[in-house]
Amino acid sequence: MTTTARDHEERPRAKTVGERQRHPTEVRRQLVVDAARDLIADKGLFNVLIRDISKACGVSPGTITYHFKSLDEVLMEVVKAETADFYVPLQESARGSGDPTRQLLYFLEGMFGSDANSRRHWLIWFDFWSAAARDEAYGRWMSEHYDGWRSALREITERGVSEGSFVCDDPQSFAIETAAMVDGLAVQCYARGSSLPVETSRSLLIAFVRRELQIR
Amino acid sequence: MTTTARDHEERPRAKTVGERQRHPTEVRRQLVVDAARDLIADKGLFNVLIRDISKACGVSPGTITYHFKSLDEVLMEVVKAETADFYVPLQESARGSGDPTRQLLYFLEGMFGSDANSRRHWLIWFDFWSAAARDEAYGRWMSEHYDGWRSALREITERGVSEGSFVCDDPQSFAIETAAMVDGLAVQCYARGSSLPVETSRSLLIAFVRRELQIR
Amino acid sequence: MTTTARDHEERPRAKTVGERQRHPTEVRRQLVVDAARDLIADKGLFNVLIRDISKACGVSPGTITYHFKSLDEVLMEVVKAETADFYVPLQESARGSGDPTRQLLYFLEGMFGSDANSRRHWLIWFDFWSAAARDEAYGRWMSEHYDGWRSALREITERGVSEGSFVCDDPQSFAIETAAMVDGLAVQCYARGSSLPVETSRSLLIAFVRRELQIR
Amino acid sequence: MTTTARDHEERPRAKTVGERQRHPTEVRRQLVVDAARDLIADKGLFNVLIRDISKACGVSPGTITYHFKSLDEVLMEVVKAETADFYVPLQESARGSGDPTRQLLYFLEGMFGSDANSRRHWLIWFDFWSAAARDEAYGRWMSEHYDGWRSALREITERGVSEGSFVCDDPQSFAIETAAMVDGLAVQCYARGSSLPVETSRSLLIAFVRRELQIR
DNA sequence: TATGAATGAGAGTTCATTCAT
DNA sequence: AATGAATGAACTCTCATTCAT
Repeated sequence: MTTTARDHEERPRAKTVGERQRHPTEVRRQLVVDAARDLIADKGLFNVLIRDISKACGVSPGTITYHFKSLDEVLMEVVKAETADFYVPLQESARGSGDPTRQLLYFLEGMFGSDANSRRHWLIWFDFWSAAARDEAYGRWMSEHYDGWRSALREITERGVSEGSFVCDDPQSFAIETAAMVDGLAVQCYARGSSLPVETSRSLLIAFVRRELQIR
Repeated sequence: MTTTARDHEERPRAKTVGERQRHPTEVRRQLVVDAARDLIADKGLFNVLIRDISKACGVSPGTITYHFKSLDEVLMEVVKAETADFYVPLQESARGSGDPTRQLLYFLEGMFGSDANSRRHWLIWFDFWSAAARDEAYGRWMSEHYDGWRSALREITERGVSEGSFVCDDPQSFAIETAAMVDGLAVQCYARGSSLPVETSRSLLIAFVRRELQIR
Repeated sequence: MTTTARDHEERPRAKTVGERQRHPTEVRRQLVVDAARDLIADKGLFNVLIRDISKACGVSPGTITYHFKSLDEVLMEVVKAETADFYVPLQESARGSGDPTRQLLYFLEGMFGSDANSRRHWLIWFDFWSAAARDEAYGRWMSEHYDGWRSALREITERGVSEGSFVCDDPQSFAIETAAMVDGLAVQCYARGSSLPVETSRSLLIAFVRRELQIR
Repeated sequence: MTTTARDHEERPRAKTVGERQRHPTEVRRQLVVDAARDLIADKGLFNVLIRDISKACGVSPGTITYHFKSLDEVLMEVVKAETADFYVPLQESARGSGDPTRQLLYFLEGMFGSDANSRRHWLIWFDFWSAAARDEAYGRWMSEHYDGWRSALREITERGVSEGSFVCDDPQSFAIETAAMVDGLAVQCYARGSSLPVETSRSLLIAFVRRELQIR
């Protein structure tokens, strides 16, 4: 009799009563995006509700729309954050001066982790492909991302060739193929109930790169 | 040609007005699935409404739910139909007796068409990955599909090796990598606003296979 | 893939194929009403679907509406049939010449059976009260029924008094009270999960009547 | 007084236009239940729509489902409120110390009012019997209610006996019979188009109780 | 007489968004 | 900055009824 529809599912996470935290917009936005990231990996980019996010943050729904124009804006921010976290390290390596073999292989291996982080990344990524196929904004962002990602692969390859670590006639094609191999292997090993172990994908990817670049 | 405002409304496909077409369930289901296929490619697997489908078929919404348990059932049938249409040809070639080189390359080239059909296939496929990542039913279906698809690639490869057309130490790994290459290249070239032409993807795929199998 | 929404729940009862029985309207109506009776007891007067009834009869939904103006007509017929079956015996006894004590007590005991029939009767009856409270047609029918039922009780009482079996100053009031006692006890013992046994209700009713009519 | 066609439309209860009334959940729930009570008496427990209720409250449909899990929850709350309002007074009298004769007769007379309140009560009650016959939740609630109601009758009777106001061998049976007489008489006098006046029912009930308890 | 595909109004419910507090 | 009650359009799904066969 004293239950209401509103607390139907889960009660708001217990918290010291009255601890109505206030934060400047940039801080609050960051907290929201972080909370939303796990939710999206869990439920899918377009199955996340404002209420889910607000609950996960321990704030009210109004707080989300106070700091973001709309739910879509939150979602897009999550995709951008996810992209940056994952690919920026390679971009930096590409322009850096470390050992290209070590840097390239280390980066690629890192994409096929068995941890929750890697899994989260790929689940968000699958949604991203789906969104980018039809939505103008996601499409544009994805296009830019892939251009940057292929450039980074091409640049590190060219550096490896010029330093004598790699053998490669066509670094641009190698970049496209490697990006494809990464994504394609992820599809096969991160799917729900996949019969392909993540470790196998990782090994195949590394073997492919070594073969193509003739790394001894 | 005079148009009125009402002409701008979508309406059922032309047909003698009031002619209430009757079909046995299996026929009607097929018509619905066919209509839904184009819609899904256009709007996304989970952005299609029952009303969209019913309009595209020229029937009432009730007709859809009369023949299908739910919208989800329609969607799943579309994915199954799309899978069958695309991959069955290869399964058959794999067990057939034709020239494996010709069959394999012909099949793979066919996956990267510039036509609406190929584009439709891949757009549905991107949604499928996303759905399979979280939904039990889609996940199971996808898992089965990939097992079959890798088997077909492995079998045709083994046949090519035994007939002396291909050179390959590890047909199973080749199958996994090729499936990955196909999917990964599709991601890059079929995205909205992609800077990678479909033709380039096709060439890279064929070059990859020729290189790996040492086809002259 | 070959299942349709339509056979979602249960397949039509197996029957020799092509045994498309044809019946004159009166026969078919009777078959439909009989089948609907059990369903109504089970699911409630206003929770029965045409499809439920048609399935229970082994005919198609169209057959129901071919023989009845509407679902409501079927429902009303069931209530009428149920009434007749239960109360006509008393009406006949009332006007007959048998022993009034035996006839009255026998009849009243019969209303509190532990069998499915009695239970079915009362469940339909509870719905009937609910329907009669607001619906014109049910209200009229119920009013007529109760007039008849009270008359029968009064008449058999008067006959018993004149024959010296009963003592009663006001047979009309006794009739009203007895009808009330019957209905009220049924409410308490036929409810789902009732803590009052049917047998207790029956005994209390009989004791009440014996007391009131000073039956030895 | 000039009326326009639009005036015939039902609309939210008069209130400063646009004044979006805000209430804490418990207050709003109470307002909703109160409004639903009259509607249910009018249209029947299972013929009330969310939209009806929201209109009667002057709120939007979403407000109902914001504060209640479902329509069913509203309905159940109405039944509970109706029960409490009607029977709690007797429960209190039973445990109290007033004159049992006066308290019992006063309470029983109160159940057979000619006012809208009594009528509303019984109409809801008829629906309740029907619902309780098949629905688990209603059945359980009804069972508890009748246990309490019989206990109250038995207790007040026992108190009357011990104080010398009543004569009764078997207060438990008297309680069952009285509850039955109340319900059964209500069926006959509150039905639509009944030929039994409410006053007659009331007199018969009081006469029955006086007779049974030998109240002088 | 019987069928069952087709209809379409209308139901409960969901949920991003608004905005008074 | 934060709240959370209120909104209302839009969704899927139900189902009595119709009617061509």
